[in-house]
Amino acid sequence: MKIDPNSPKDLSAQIATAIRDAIVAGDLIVDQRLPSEAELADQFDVSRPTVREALKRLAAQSLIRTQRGATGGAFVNRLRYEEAYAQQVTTSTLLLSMNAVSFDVACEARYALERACAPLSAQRRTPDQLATMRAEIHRQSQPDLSDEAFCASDVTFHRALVDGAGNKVLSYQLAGAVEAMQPLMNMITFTARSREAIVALHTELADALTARDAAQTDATLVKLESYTRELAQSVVNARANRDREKERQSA
Amino acid sequence: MKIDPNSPKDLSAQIATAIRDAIVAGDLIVDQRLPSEAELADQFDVSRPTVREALKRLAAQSLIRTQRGATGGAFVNRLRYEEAYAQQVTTSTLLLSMNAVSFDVACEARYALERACAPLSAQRRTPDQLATMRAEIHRQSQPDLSDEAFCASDVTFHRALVDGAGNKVLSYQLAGAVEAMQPLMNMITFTARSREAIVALHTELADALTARDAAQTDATLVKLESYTRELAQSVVNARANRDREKERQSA
DNA sequence: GCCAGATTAAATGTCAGACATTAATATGTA
DNA sequence: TACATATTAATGTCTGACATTTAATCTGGC
Repeated sequence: MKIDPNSPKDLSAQIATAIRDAIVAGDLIVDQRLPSEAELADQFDVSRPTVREALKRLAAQSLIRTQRGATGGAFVNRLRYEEAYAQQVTTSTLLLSMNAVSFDVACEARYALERACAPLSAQRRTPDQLATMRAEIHRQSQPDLSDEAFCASDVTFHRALVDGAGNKVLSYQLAGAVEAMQPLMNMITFTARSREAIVALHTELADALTARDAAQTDATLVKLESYTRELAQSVVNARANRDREKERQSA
Repeated sequence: MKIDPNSPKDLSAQIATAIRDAIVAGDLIVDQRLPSEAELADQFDVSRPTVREALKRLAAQSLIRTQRGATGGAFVNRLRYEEAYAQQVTTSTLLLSMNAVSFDVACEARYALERACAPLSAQRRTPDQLATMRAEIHRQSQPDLSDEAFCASDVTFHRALVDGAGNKVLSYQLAGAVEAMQPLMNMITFTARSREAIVALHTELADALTARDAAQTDATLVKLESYTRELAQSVVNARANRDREKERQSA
């Protein structure tokens, strides 16, 4: 592993890339200990702070973990689903919020993905997952539930649906997408009168999955998508009307 | 933004989290300049190297970018699709390679996702995207193509299919999943005799998309999935036979 | 007055060395 | 043997300095 001191890039970035490549290529395997910071500094011919900056970069991506003490050091980290999932949610959330992604585009993507695992869910959903869905539907029916709690419950419900496919890779990909959309969804589900309809559609989904009816599950997801988009549209319209009203008053 | 010096966590991790939260919450907006390292060190009551480690963590996630010189500093970065995509590929690739994900599970997830955008692709694919697919099919037919180049072409082909859906969010999610599977796919497509069948199925896909035939596109994807899984199975069997043979010889 | 070049200032990038803290291990004693 | 203590090797943190980059500013000549 070599770095170029004359490159325009930071030394710490180069070192981080070199180590990351070694991990991806399998030259460094899970739980293997990296050389100590002092040794790495020697090897790359840089100072210890520079090495540390590189290691922090890798730690930020959960590629390594560090341990203090006599037998401590930096170890190649086994990337777990939860860590990867948390990172994906952060990244996706920021991606959506920073790029003026329209609600329609995000919504379409979300339901396309969710429909992708509907057939598998209809086949494989466990009683546990059905119970989770029923419990969340019940919670969503409580009139005194706060908007935030309703949205969180919505995420849990759809997460159970996705997990029903019994495919961890699918769950990982989908859960990130669904959760990343929550901030956008919040803007529209914060209209209390829509809850009743959503609960009805969720019940329809749970029923379809209980009956292992893939076609019905898919059809209900389509209904849920179009209802969500209608709601969003009405929120946009209401906002536009309000703005027009204000303008008239100020004129 | 405050940090706790007595927390078991690193100071740099705490500072990174505090700043990340501020970005996610929208307290720091895109292109806004953060205080200089010296000022941050003062604010958080830590030394400059500690602040730098925190900033490197954020830089590793593309949340900030730094610029040297008089008007330089750390700026909140607009997360672009390419950056988010690159990170997702790295994360997903490592997740698959480090968690003993079976080929079947990964394959199922991949094709479930790809089928999710097939109907949209059939509707919206552009002539450009069709041309890309035809060009890749042509490349894949060249007998002297290296295995690596064939796999890369395969990724480009499926990427075009996914992009055909005309939904950037969907492309972002899917492209990561498809590319992350490449190392696993490589193991099986490195059997030259399978190329002909794959090219035929790719042609069928391109034809179906040209005809805007969603059902046919889906059906062909199903065929491609089962063919891929058959191939994988045969590779596994061949390997088992070879191992048995070796064992018999050594016994 | 205006432009080109030199100067300056402010920021990040890097280095060296020191001390603090942690945790496993070795050691010594009841 | 069991427990308390010392050792040690690693990361975590601090201080202070210098190098480098870049934009803004100043200066001199036309």
